[in-house]
Amino acid sequence: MDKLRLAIFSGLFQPGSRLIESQLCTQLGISRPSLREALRSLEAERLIEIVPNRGPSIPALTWEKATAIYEVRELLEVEAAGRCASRIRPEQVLELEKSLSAFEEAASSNDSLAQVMTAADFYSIILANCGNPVLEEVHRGLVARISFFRGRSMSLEGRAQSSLAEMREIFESIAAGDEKAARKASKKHLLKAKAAAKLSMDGAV
Amino acid sequence: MDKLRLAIFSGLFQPGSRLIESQLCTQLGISRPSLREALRSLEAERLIEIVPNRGPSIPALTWEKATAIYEVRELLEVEAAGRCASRIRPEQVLELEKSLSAFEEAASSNDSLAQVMTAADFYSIILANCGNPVLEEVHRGLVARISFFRGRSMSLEGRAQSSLAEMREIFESIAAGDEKAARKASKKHLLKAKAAAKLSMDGAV
DNA sequence: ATTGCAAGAATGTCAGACAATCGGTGTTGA
DNA sequence: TCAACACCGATTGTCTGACATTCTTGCAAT
Repeated sequence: MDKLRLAIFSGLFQPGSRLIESQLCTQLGISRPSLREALRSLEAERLIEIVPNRGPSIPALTWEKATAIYEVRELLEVEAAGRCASRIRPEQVLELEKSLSAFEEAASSNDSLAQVMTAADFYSIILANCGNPVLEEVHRGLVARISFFRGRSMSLEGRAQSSLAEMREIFESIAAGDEKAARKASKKHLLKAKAAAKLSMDGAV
Repeated sequence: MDKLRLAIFSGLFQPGSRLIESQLCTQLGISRPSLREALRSLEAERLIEIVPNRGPSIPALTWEKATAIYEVRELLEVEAAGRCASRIRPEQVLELEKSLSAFEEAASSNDSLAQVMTAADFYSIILANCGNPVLEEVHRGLVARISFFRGRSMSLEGRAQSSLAEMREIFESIAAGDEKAARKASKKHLLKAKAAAKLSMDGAV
């Protein structure tokens, strides 16, 4: 399942393309029952679609659907940032700071994969410290579904740098324990991230 | 899968109890591979837990975890009520009204199952008309995970009646297109529902 | 009473098979 | 020539049966 998930994240499969069970079996070196279990899990996570008698396929993510995901993500992430700010502790500030400098380093490079990874790390620290594991869990599921966009929008000219500035603002607010500012900064960041995703999508069509 | 889901919803399995694959197979009249696919789906929905080499079991829902779910649910449901209010159309008002009177009828009976069902119907209309399918989908997943409580809290003395009053308030706000009032009413309703769930849980231990 | 071990139970995984269904292809008829 | 239809390959849905691995439980020995 992890191999499949990774393959989907890295964009190995074309959106809309069908996944042939027998092919995947030989590629992964596992049997069909095992594969189908994994596919059912991924289906429940909405990473793939399974239509009866047609089998699994990578769902084509329309911008409309992506917008819906971004909206819910905003709801959750803003809440998490706010909660995190109001319950932050020194060691977590350090952790966030460390993660932020990791992203800073990545942002100055051209390795968009490293950028996405380190940025995701930054968010996950916030989500992990918001005090609500369900919030974290649902958020992770949503982000996974739009992972398709993340690499591409991060590749946009200057996106990594402005992302860094926005994330620093979030960090400052949280470190200061300012819940309201954290919410605001988080909201702003998401708005820009969404706009960047839209740009990257329009540019690619 | 649907049969299993229904069985879980109706509380057929004791929380914490293990589900033996071979038993379920004979009970459901299906083979192990098919059953395991279904179990993987339910695991991804967090309706069951599968620990390696120990197999599937019904997760014991602590109040702490339930609180986390209720908090996220509030976030989503309040948002949905607000959105629904600001984009409501006459035919949906009718639909809501019809659903509300169905609940009214159930509330005056002693059939707590019918109460839960009709109430769920009312919410799902709101969620379906909030304009964001992802919001609806995530919400449904969360509600499923606390279905355990819903029947019991609805059985509390007078809970159905006060629930009816709160739902009517939500309905009025939405029908009036008053987004702010809808959010407020929805929040209030959830707060009370949560308190009732807590009561029913404490009373049962 | 505690520890170690062995038998049983349950899971994880596989191979192989077969029916049901879908999609495309070739044929037939208007 | 084009459309409707029948056919066939490909693929999925499902089953049976099997076997290794791991966990649990009961028993025996210290």
